[in-house]
Amino acid sequence: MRVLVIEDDVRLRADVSAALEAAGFVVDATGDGEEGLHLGENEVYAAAVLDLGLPGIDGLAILKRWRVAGKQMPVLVLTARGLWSERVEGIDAGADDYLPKPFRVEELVARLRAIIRRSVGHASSVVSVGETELDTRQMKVSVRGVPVALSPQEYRLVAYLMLNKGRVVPQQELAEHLQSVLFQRESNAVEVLIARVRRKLPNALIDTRRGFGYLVVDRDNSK
Amino acid sequence: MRVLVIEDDVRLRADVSAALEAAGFVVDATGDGEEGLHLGENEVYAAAVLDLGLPGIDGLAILKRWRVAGKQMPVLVLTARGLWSERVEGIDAGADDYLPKPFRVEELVARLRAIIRRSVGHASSVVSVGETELDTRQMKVSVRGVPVALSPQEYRLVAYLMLNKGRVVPQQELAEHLQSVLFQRESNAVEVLIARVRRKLPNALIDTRRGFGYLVVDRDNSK
DNA sequence: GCAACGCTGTCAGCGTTTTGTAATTTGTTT
DNA sequence: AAACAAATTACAAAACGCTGACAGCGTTGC
Repeated sequence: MRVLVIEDDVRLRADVSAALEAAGFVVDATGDGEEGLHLGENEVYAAAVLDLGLPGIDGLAILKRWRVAGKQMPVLVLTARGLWSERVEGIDAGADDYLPKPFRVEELVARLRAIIRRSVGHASSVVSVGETELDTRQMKVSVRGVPVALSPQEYRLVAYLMLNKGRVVPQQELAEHLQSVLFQRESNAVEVLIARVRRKLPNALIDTRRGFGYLVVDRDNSK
Repeated sequence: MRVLVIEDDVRLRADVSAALEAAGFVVDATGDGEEGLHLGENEVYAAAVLDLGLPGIDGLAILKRWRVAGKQMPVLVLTARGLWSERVEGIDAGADDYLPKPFRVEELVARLRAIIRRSVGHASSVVSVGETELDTRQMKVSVRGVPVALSPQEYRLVAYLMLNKGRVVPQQELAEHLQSVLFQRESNAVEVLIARVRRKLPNALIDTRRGFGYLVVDRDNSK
């Protein structure tokens, strides 16, 4: 996990870097605001520690420019004084947390961990098979980037199969997961559903294993 | 936006609740740790405010049990003055931020907003989707820079959806984050609200996922 | 105090979409 | 060829979401 530290005080920078490295982070540290700005814009970090009291350049300006540049990484801001207004300003500028000086490095580490933990967990939830893509967050299925309109049942079917790609799913199991009142009696509802889905999606997507169930082939190539 | 407040001091609890309600939140407040624990485990909140100095039960224990139960909502911990160790402990236990007493309620509100934003993946207080812009700090929604007059309920709806952009929000969840009375029974209040909002904002903003809920599409363009 | 107004939830009607069933066809296995 | 599984088609009932009208309620202004 790589983190960026921008802090002009040599001593403090060394302490912080040491603590972070001890905590298992890979640290890039600089005392120069310009350099820090540049690094944050062009490199990829899991998080950044930013001192507001930099000589020459305003720390908040750095933060804002990162955000404008589309950088999303969480930023922990270090404030010199306990100025309430400054803190709120920082948070509104896009800081994820701030820490008033003086502080204990253990606390900095704990806080940094906290904001990193927050920033992940928003991993994109997409599963793709061939040209078909499933986004569970948006509950959307698209082929070659073109969204496909699916009914609720159809979506559930596709989602379940794709999330279980590479495995043969028995009809019975499918029916059960479509949480309808249909899964008890003898019915061809699932078959009908499969047909409807195939009409809307690439036929090759869903494979029939006669006598066993259905299968979405997992020939996922990288990406 | 529904939040949970656990604080045994009656006066403080009242103040905090009032401030949060003034800020547009729907507040569940309790002074009883057990009840708070239970609420946090079983209800859905956008965030929680948790006092560590509770009589009877340890606040950190509550937090840990929430995390064990898989609850992800951001938690703002209130600590007695100057107990650093306590703070670090709290953060390691899964707190997202802490606020030392005494504090100004304005700061509590600002911090709570910050951790909520962070928890849904946005750093700044402004969220924009297409031509529509939401400023949670000013509680203002504007289209192409032109402010749109929304009723409180309408604002809450838009805010919640936009803060959760890119994710399908079930009607049920939506109702729970709006206001008390309506989320109990079978009602089409949410649908009515949606219609009213659509009349005031670009129709394309809110997408209906029939059978599942509503969605604000996250086709994030720069910014 | 009274009238006007805005907010919010309920309700009923409407049009559309969805969905299971049944009937029929296609395809595969033995 | 018979037997069976699966695919397809057509259909009608049910589910769902949208809308306009309306009533209760609290607030504001005169």
